[in-house]
Amino acid sequence: MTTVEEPARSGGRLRDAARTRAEILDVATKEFARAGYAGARVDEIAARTRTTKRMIYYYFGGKEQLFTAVLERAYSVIRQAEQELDVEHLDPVAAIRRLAELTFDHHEEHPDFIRLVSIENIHEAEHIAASEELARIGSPALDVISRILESGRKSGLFTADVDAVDLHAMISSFCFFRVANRHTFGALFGRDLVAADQREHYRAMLGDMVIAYLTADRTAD
Amino acid sequence: MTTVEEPARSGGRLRDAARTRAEILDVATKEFARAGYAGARVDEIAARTRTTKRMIYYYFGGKEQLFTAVLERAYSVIRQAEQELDVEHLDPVAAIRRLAELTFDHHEEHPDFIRLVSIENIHEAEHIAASEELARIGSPALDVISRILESGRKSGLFTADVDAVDLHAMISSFCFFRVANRHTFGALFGRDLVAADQREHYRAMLGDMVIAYLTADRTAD
DNA sequence: CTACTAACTATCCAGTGGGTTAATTAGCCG
DNA sequence: CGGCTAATTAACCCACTGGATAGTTAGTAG
Repeated sequence: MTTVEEPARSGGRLRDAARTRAEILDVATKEFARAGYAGARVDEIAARTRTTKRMIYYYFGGKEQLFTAVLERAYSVIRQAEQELDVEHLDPVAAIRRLAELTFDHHEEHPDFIRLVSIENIHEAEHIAASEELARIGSPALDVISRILESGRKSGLFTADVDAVDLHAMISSFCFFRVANRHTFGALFGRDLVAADQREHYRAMLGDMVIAYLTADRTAD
Repeated sequence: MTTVEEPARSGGRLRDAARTRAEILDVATKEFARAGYAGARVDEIAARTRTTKRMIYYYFGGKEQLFTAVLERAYSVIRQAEQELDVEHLDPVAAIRRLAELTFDHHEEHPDFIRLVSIENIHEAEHIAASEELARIGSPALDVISRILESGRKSGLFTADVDAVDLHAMISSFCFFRVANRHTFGALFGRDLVAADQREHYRAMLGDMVIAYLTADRTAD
């Protein structure tokens, strides 16, 4: 996320389209994540920017397209992180655990992204569907998972019959729920799923779960 | 106005406070689940009801309290379902699998409830926190899980060191994600997590995952 | 039957919110 | 330096929205 925090136009040009655009996106990301799509206010986004509301319409066209642009940028960040995955030099068990941990870390570090995804699901992914950019790209992580799974299955370590997409769903669900539902879960069960001192506990739990699933002894069935 | 416009208020009296209240809650549940808290319109809720907008303020006080009432009723439904859990006559492994499957089924059958929970998390569970009713009650399922875990650990079948709350989180995360994130997941990865012909696949996957985690051979660590 | 109250209807209102019109200026190119 | 355009600003618009006011009627207790 290319955060713009220039101290009030000092140094740079007064009129910088790229900077203005980026600043609007930064503020809009926070505002949409905070209040939801309908709850976010274009006026409020403009007010927190060094520009005016008219600029939002000038650059993005409207609230809907602004939200789509926010989503596109948010997804591009995780796509990029996934492209830097480097776990294939490890043995399959260690590689999967490492991958799960990286997913875990990424979710923890980007709560705004998780909120945006929740919001987009409330709207039935209509903005993703309308975005060529988002509809096109898949997930680099899937290729990595595929290769690890294949190698693990070949060596006889992995017994589970899953494909990369399903395993990705399994890993994501745990990471996503922990961050996305921490408020209702905390309020109802009195346990903070993202408490700092429980971080390692849940990180290990995720890895244990995925490895146990993949390597379970299925001859006993 | 003698011309009858309505099918004359099914059955009962014309003025029925309980029926009117319930009808408002029904419609409000759908509307909030559909559009989010800020996106839902009090006018729209009223219009879909046989009563008027004024009645919403008469019975609930305002939009915020209406949403809280919607949440309270939604949670009371799952609380009730959990109270009917009857799995403790099974052996621990079968009991946990059955419990996971019931959770799986409940999530699938109540997509509106899942949406409301997502929405409430966007608002950081402020309505739950403000509701005595919701803050008070826990989850009957937790007691059931506790007892199964204890019996499974005593008999040496379960090796994992988890408590009921964490196991509940693990099971819920899979079930919740599958329903809540089906739109973005489907749009990005081209896989419908709630496709009817994949239902048994994911149901089994959940059970396998939880059992594998609980019974994994931990001597090899 | 009467009177009283809970249940209900009709209508209005002030603030808000997404979007727009039109005028202004910085920066660059020749 | 003059002129052109992208970037920017200020002010306005009006449909909508949560909420409020005030008046009306069904049901019932006595």
